Formats: sequence, C-alpha cells, structure tokens
Amino acid sequence: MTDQTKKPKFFDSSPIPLYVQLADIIRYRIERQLWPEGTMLPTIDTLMDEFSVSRVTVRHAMQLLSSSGLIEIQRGVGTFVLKNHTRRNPVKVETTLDGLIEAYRNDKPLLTYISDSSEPLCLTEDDGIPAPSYQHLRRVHTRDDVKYCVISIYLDERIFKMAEERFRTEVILPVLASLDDVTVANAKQSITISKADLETSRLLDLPLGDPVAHVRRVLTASDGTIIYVAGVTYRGDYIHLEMDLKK
Amino acid sequence: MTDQTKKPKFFDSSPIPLYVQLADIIRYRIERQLWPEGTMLPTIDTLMDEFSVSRVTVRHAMQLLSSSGLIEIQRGVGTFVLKNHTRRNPVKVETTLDGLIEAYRNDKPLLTYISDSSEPLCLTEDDGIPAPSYQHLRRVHTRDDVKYCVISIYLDERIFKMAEERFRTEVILPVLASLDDVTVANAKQSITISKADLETSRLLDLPLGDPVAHVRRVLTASDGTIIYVAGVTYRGDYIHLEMDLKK
DNA sequence: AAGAGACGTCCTAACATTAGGACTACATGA
DNA sequence: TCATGTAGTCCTAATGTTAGGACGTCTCTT
Repeated sequence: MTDQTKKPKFFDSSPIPLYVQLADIIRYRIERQLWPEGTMLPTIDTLMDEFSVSRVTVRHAMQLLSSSGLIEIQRGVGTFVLKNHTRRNPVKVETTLDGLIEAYRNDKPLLTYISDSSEPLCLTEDDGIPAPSYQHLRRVHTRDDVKYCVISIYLDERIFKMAEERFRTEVILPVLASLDDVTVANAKQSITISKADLETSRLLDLPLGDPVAHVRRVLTASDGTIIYVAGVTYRGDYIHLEMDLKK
Repeated sequence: MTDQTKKPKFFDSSPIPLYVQLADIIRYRIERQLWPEGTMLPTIDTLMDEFSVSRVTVRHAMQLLSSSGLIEIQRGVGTFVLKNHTRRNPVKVETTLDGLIEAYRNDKPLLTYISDSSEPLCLTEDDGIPAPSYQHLRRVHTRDDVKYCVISIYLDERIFKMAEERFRTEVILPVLASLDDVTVANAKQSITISKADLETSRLLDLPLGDPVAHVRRVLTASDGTIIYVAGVTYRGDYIHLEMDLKK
C-alpha cells in the first residue's frame, strides 16, 4: 500500500520481452539519426527513468545492441553509437520486365537449390491459360553472403526443356529472354507484405515474424499461355521501390 | 545423464515466447489454406509431438488463436478452424498521381489529427528546390474502423493558404488537384518496408515490430519547387501493389 | 453403458524476465 | 589525489514461460 501510482509500463501487454522492445526502440532512434554516430546515449539511469524499466532491462537491451555492433559500451565512461548502420544495399524492385532482366544481368546472385515443400502452383482465371505441365524450381538467392530472397518458380515444361541446363544453373529470366523461340507478351507483378513464417525464417536466416515482401510474377505468351509463375519472398529490409507517379 | 538426445527445439533462440511463435505458425497454415475452414486441427498431443513442445505451450498458443476468433476449441471433441480470416480490404498502392487522386475521391477516410513529434522535413538535392516555408499536417487515416496509415505532410505554405480550411479537413491530394493555380510537374514515390516503432504501433493500434510500409511522396512544380512532401506509414497487411511489367 | 479420443487441470521443477535497491569498479578532469 | 559520473555486479522477490507427466472430464460412437 506504499504507492499506487499508475504504471504506464510503456509498452507492456506485448508478449515480446521488454528488453527486446527497448532494444528495438533504441535501434530505431539510432537509425533515424535521432542519436547520430558517435553520440553518447543517455545513461542507463536516464533510460530507466524515461521508459520506467529496471536496470537489468536497460542493460539487457544495451548488450543486445552492443553484440550486434551498433553501439559500444565503455565502462565508467558511457555508451556510444558506433556505425550508423546504413541501409545495406537494398534490392531495387524493378517495375518493368526489361529492367528486371537487366538487373539480373549485372547482379548474379548465388543460387542455392532447396528441397521442395512449398505451395502448389495456384492460378486464377485472370492469369491466363495454364500450360500442360510445369517444371518447378525453388531456390535461395544470396548476395554478399546475405540470403535475400526465396524464389519458387513454375516454368512451362516445354520451355524448360529448351535449355534445361541453363535454367538449372542460372537466373531464369535472363535465360528466358535469351531464347529466340519464346516471346513474353504479358507480365504482371503484385506485391504484398507479411511476416516471415517458420520456413522462410529458416531459409533466409531471419527472425520469425520479421517483415517480408511477397512478390508474385506471372508471364504469359501471346496466345495467353502462362509460361512462368514466380513467388518470391524477399527480406523486408532489402526491398526498395521507386516510382514516377507522373507516368 | 539420462538421454542426451539433441533437442532441435525447432525455433528457439528467439526471444519471442514459444507459444507466440507457435500461434503464428498455426495462423499462417490456416491463412494459407493448409488447414481450411472447418477442418479439425491436429490434436494437442500431435502438435506437442510435431513441434517438440509441452502441452502448456500448445494450449497457450491455441488460446491465443481462439481468443482472436480464428479457431474454436471444443472440449472432448477437437479444435476447429473457424473463419478463413480473409485478407481485409487492402489498400491498393497507386502508381500514378491521377490514380492516387481518384482513389481518394472514392474513398474518404476518417482523418484524425495528431500532435506532432515527428521527423523534421528532410530533403535531398534530387528532390528539387525547397519552398520558403511549409505547413505541416499530420494525421491518421481510418477506414472501416481500422487505422491503416499515419501520414505526415509538408505542404508549401503559399499553397496551403489558398484553401486552408479544405486542406485541414479533407485529404490533401484531391484538394491540391482541384486548385487551378497549382500545377504538379513531377511526382515521385518510394516505398520501403520496416517494422512498427513505438509511436507507429500506438497510432495504428499495431503490435510493436509488425511489418509496415513507408511511402515517401514528393511533388514538384514546373519550376522545380517542392510543393508537397508526404511520409506515409501503412500497416503492412494493408498494402497491395499491382504492376504491369510490360510498361 | 462402455470405450476411445479429445481437451482441461494440476503438480513439480527449471529458467527467464523484471523491479528495485545497494554497492563496486572504472575513467576522467579539476 | 579525489570527486564525479558512468557502467558493472549482486541480492531479493515476484511473475512468466516451458517441460514432463498424471489424471479428470467431456463428447461421440458402438
């Protein structure tokens, strides 16, 4: 019965541990330049106050950030922002097929085949006319040692047979574009955002629940046959989309 | 020294409680139709086995899903998938200015002004020539009782003065478009994905760390003056982007 | 009415998270 | 050298998460 002051507890009620939430907030502030590189962070006691949490909690959060190299803790001195954790080389989402092909011509990701287990090919009426059969390829793209997307491709088997070896070892789209016998008449792409599920989080070394972008691409031939369907799951932080609204 | 069998512990090492992760996985399977509406979920004992977790953990996860209305637990019978939690009415991200204006003409969201505290206007050389001064407006858009984005707008003060009242009470872009004296020469938009920070999670009633999309729009007049800069943070699950890759 | 198959409850026992407070160790400048 | 400010350590205690197991209760079918 000492004091019944309301405890805002700031962002409790979430099942995520306080120290993780706190670390997220601090990371966010650093990324947003609120605390630029080299700055000394508020003292532990100040942060305890600001967020009404205990010492243990603040320290735990700090250790998390420190071990990920974002800050440096100096005993007896203070805690300092290290690197500005600049956005790492995001993937520019191309808005044209040519751009997409061109992008892959310059950037050859490491391809890792993965065993299947994924969603079956699912098409809507709008997509076009299904081909008689498809070859399924599923792999992870890696660049600079970072696995940045999982891609699951269904390729018209007749086309696949034209360059089986190349399709297996190279990125599909440039190969597809290089085949004289194949003409892509239509190409659609849709993007949605969701959270990394168990499989994705494993494949991309991502924490479960981290933001990801799902991209679905459908290419059709001039007779309406669907020749290529891809479902790509990108790490959310690798996505960057630019568009000119003035057409 | 009884048995030292390795415990894969499936997705431990994450600070997020197991039962939350498990609930996420089950929700995901339901959403992906792996367990369609009406299906009986595997028994608690089966799930305990599949994921190597204890009874308490499975039940805790189930209760979470049950209380969010996704499943129904029937004692002595089993647990069943209720509604298929269909995607709720996502916002189609427009790729042209006219589309954007048109979209807002048909969909009038509820605007809630919020006190400031946000990032200052930050522009790059590329954006254009800054106007002498800007009016800042910051608000939350709500549709069907769901707060789906926070928008922070900087509007050239000279333009703001032309229709102060309307700018305050209506969605900016349609008003801007309706002014004869204003011509938008250029309009750019960029999209990135990140996690909800503390402020966003509060404003949008979203769990901290949930996926969000940041959209930045810059409009310039024909003389290169930047007349409008908007930073919009959307709920990730409200974003849907369609594009025709064939230009 | 009985049995099988489900979920519900309860218990023990580790750990992890968190608050709150006291005290220690270190670095730096006056 | 010493005061000051900062991070580190340690303690108690409450609460939450998880494993593992035993047993209770409910529903439905035979």
